[in-house]
Amino acid sequence: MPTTIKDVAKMAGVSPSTVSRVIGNHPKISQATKDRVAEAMETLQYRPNAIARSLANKTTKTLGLLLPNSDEDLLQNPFYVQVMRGISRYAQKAGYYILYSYTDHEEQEIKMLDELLHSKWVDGVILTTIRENDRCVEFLRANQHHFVVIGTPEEHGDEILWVDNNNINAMYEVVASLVEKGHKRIAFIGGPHEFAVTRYRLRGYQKALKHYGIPFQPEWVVERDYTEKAGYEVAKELFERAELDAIVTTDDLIAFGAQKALLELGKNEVALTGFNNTILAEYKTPPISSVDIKAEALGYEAAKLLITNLKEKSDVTHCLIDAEFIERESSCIKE
Amino acid sequence: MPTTIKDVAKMAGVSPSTVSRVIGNHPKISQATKDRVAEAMETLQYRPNAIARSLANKTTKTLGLLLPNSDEDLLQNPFYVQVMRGISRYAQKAGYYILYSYTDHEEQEIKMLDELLHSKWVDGVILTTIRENDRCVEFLRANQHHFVVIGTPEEHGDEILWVDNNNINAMYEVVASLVEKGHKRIAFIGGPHEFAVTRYRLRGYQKALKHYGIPFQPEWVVERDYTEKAGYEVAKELFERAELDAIVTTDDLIAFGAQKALLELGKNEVALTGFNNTILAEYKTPPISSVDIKAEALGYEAAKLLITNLKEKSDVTHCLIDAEFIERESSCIKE
DNA sequence: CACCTCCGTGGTACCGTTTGCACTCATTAT
DNA sequence: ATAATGAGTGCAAACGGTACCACGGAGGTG
Repeated sequence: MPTTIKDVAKMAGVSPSTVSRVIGNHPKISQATKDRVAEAMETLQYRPNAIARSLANKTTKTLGLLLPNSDEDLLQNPFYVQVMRGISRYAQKAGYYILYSYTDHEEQEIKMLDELLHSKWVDGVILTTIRENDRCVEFLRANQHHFVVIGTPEEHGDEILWVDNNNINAMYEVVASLVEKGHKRIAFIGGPHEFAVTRYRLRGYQKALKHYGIPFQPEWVVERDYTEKAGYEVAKELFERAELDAIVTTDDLIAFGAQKALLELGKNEVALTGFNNTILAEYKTPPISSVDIKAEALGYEAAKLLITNLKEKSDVTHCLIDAEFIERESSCIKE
Repeated sequence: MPTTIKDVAKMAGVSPSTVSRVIGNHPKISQATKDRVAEAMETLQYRPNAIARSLANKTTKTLGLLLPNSDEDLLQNPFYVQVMRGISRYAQKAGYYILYSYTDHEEQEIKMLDELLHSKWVDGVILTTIRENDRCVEFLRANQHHFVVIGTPEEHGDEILWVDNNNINAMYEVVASLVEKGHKRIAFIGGPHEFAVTRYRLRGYQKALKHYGIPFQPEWVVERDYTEKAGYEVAKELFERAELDAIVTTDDLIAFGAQKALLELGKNEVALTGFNNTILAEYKTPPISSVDIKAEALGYEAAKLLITNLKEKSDVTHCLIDAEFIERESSCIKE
């Protein structure tokens, strides 16, 4: 029923092979036949069958995208939507399709990967989260599959493809901006230490202090949970121990808690910054400065990196994307 | 290199056809050979090649999903993410894959559909928005493709598959709740009339008034834009004309504007409700009552409806999903 | 005991494209 | 004029499955 390459061939008076060559614009085809075939394709409304093509060249021009199913991630700002948009943008440009799937846990994730890759549905996959000693990564490497990770895989460094937000630079910028405004006694509230982002952001904090010659005070650094409650409690604890100029945090949620604590303590001259630029940050009183992660760029670059490496082994294996520090009232001098 | 059906056949000492039959668990296969084949598949770690299978039976077990690229939609709550989750949940259960693509405008959308259906051979598509006289719908119908729409396609009524939020019921509930609390002079602020949601929500409003025997006042109904500004202006205009008990709106953004107007006018006894249950609604002062649309259920049911109809023509062609009215301070009696 | 049925299986022709190999026919070198 | 070259194209065999058709043999029937 659908028009095939044979129909086109018949109409143009050539063999199917020739039509195929025209499509793949093979060099050695005369302009005359090229035109005849093109015309036939046009009038027959021919569309190559991607499935048949995939079978023949063992490549699907399709990428798999694994998304985490956790509720926290879902509610949190439109991070994943933006990532997906970015991926879609590049993929479309490169003629690739994207197949997505939500998974609940590692086991299901591996099952999905196995299915996707071995049943030959996808040429490569994009992972949007990564744990320590991630079994998915192990699985993918063991089976020599192509993949890219959004996030920094600490164990495998240069051996696998990844793109990430430049957390060190971002937090550096935040702290630098505070110092430039005259703050010196700056505390750091982070999430759990096992999360890579916490560690990287801490490094950015330390780097900035060092650069400005401000001594690092270990007792001003507390790593707890990624929750509002933790932010509130830690902020209160910090002020029992010392007087501070400013507090930087590794997440808006933590900052929200800290803001509440500052309000209760009447410390409205203390500067405060969040991270991830949640919608709510802008609507707090005062609005909280935050770091806007370029999620769409992350997706775009991830797709680009993977697709590039699919075509030919490239020597660029990762990509750091700069975030933007959005300054709001919470980190500006109060009168 | 990869193990094929032939390898399995050889190992089990049967023909490829038999292996194929075992996979598709064809009825007329003896238990003995079934076991032998199963064992061979297990030891060879055999995974059927989905591409080859698709080529042979002209079905890909894959659905296409078209997402709008507009920024407004992106910023607005996690609606689409939830829809995607729901789709993924059902699709996984039914053994289907989902290809997604963002599109900017109708033209690109049609191009994508054409590609997806004619080239990539997806078995059906899910549309997440629908316009009046939607050309995509026309295209799909003209080419006899399977598809489902999220939203109500007014022109084609029963002829096409769709799922939608039950807007009439939802707004009915909102108004009913207000009336039960003693409100009688209830105004309605909506978005543009050409949006189906506006009209449906208006109908719910009217239905509730009628049910409670409250006369409908056309001058208390204003339809303008889906913006905060519009909400603000319309609310002010309404109060120049009449004293009101309550305002219902068709969107949180409108409600935010109206809330600002009420504050300025000092009308804090007037009840106010939003729609779509944006994250911000909860954080306004006072928190704004809103209608929580079950986006994940929409996605789930859309996938279900489409896949069901792919297998065999069913007579259920659409599905209305009830939303949940979340009451907050803004619509409760103020002391 | 010959015949029909039906179960379980193998043979084979596809599904729509790609691609290495071979062939034809001009063109150029000798 | 003849051989060598090479551009342009056709043939046929894959790619990995599926499914129709046919066939051998076991069991039942008259």
